[in-house]
Amino acid sequence: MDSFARKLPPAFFARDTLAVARALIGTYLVHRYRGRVRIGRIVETEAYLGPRDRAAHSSRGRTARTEVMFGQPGHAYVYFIYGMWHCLNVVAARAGTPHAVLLRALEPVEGITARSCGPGLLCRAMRIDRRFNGIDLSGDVLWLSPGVAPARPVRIGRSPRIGVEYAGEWAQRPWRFFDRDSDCISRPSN
DNA sequence: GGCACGATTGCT
DNA sequence: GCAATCGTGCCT
Repeated sequence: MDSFARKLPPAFFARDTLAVARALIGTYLVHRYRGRVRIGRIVETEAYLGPRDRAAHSSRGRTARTEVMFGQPGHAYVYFIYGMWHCLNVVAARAGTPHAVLLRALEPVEGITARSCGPGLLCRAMRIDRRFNGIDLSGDVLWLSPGVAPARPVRIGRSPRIGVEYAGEWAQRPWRFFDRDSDCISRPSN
């Protein structure tokens, strides 16, 4: 646990969103709640670059739901989908630019007892729901950590994003990033 | 107030 | 291939 107490600094998120999505691969998501600690290693992400990117929720403008994406980088955007799943995003870039990075898969490290590969399963395994929407991800409940130095360099793969065919030309952008050596990514295409 | 649909998942 | 299940955005 001590290895995961360090947090990614605000500057990590306040830069180009594709760089953030790529750099998040190999970092750790930590949730501490009532003495319980759940930790997962991030192995799959997707960048959403609204409002221009038609696959991004923020492409429809500033609404109650998308409000946090227009705010501070490093905060959580959590939404509810298909009547049963939550998805966790990290707000990136700068305030006023509604970009976010969807966390799609985690390798279990500590305290995770359910499958965590896939954005919905990730939230269920980490016990994340809309109560976390808008929180600062460098706080003391849910945070991102650089963890320990990797034994070997992370090999990054890229592909188009999953499930956004409706977004036309934007669906083809290779804005999905994953750890090529992980067997825990949510779908093949690597 | 009504309605179509979704950054998913698991079962057929 | 498709059902489950409901918040959101958009229309009336």
